[in-house]
Amino acid sequence: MMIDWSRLSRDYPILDGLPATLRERVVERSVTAGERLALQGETPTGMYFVLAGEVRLLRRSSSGRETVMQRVQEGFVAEASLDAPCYHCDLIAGASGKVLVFPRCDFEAALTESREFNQAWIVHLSGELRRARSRNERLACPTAAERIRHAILTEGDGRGLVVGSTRKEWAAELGLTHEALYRALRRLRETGAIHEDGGWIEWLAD
Amino acid sequence: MMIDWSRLSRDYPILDGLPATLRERVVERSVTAGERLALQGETPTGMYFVLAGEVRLLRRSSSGRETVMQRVQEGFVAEASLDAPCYHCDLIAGASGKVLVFPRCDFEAALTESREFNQAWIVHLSGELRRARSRNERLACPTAAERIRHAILTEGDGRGLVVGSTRKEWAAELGLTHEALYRALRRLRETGAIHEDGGWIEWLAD
DNA sequence: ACCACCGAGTGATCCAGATCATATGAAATT
DNA sequence: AATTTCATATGATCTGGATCACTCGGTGGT
Repeated sequence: MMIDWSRLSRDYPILDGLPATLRERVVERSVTAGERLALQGETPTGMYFVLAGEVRLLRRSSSGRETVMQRVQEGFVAEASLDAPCYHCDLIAGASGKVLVFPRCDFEAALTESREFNQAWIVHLSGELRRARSRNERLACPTAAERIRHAILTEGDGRGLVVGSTRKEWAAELGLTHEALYRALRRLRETGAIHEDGGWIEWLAD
Repeated sequence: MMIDWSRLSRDYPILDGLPATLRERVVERSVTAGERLALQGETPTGMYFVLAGEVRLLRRSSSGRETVMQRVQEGFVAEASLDAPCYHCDLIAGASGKVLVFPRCDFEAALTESREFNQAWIVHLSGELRRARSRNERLACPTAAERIRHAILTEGDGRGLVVGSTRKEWAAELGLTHEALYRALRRLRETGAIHEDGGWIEWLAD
């Protein structure tokens, strides 16, 4: 089955600059919910690009805690693994779908050979870094309401955002229990600070 | 005054691959504690490398909260600003010292011209991204003790770490009030979970 | 069609951390 | 030398979130 590069290039500028040599080496793969693409400690052999479904980058600490470090419905996952001798996290499919797998050595070769691709990758990494730092800021907020406000205002378009996951998963991402999230959302709704409509949440007051 | 490139290259591999053209354009600058190197919203004009003292990347939210996103005693600060139209954070000197300023356009040019430097920059960005994600994980820990444990085990060498800042600043970095940190540290000390010796903190029990 | 599972949502209780207050000693400023 | 400032440290109190417990409704599997 052929990969629709024209659509992908349109939606993902970074794939537009993909060298032809790398494009030839990529393989499409189906993943089923719960499937483990990679485990903590393994040597990365490829770079994954999620086309459909969901892939999560999650870390299991020795104390048993599980933290989702990244959750991707479309785009690259575990970008920083490229320069790591082994995965620091597990790569788990959260929902069935499709991924592109770029062989690691070909990906690295493409980065050294193509200026354009290289540039695009730096921009991509920088963006991810900003996003991760933004999430740090969010998690440093002491109250649930502040974390919710931060999420709405810094993700999304400034007015509101579409939460692309279940409330329960969103709660974990915000470093809250689901109960705390439900209650905080209700309080904010009742005081008129937010407006909820399905997955869409808008920040009104301040 | 001349810059001691041989020492810098030894200590910072990334500077080793620095193209000569960029090396010629860099300027050394003294900063005094509290000095603002850049403010949120400004267009980045240079990339900063801290030689001595401390520079902080901090974000002021509209609610008045201040969060330190990055704290650098030696190394690059605000790496992700290179690909941003404007700073998302302030750059403030936390302690007097010296910084190298690489003019933005020259830095960008060097990245496109030098493969070696480019590669090193990608490695650097990936490392920062992993560090930021690790901090995400830490801040998602619900208790002070768990955050402390995480910090000790993931920063530092695995047994312990040297906290390179005041307790108060460390508390903020851990998303805690300083009171909560002092109390948690005392509890851990009294139960024999950690051993403190000045700036050195070691994790003993589990 | 049935059952098991899971997310949504709420109540009750408890505890950890935020907040406020205050003391002390060291360092920086005058 | 005197004064201000700030980090360290601890106590008292309060509150927000964790935890436990439960209901309800949808959905996927058998």
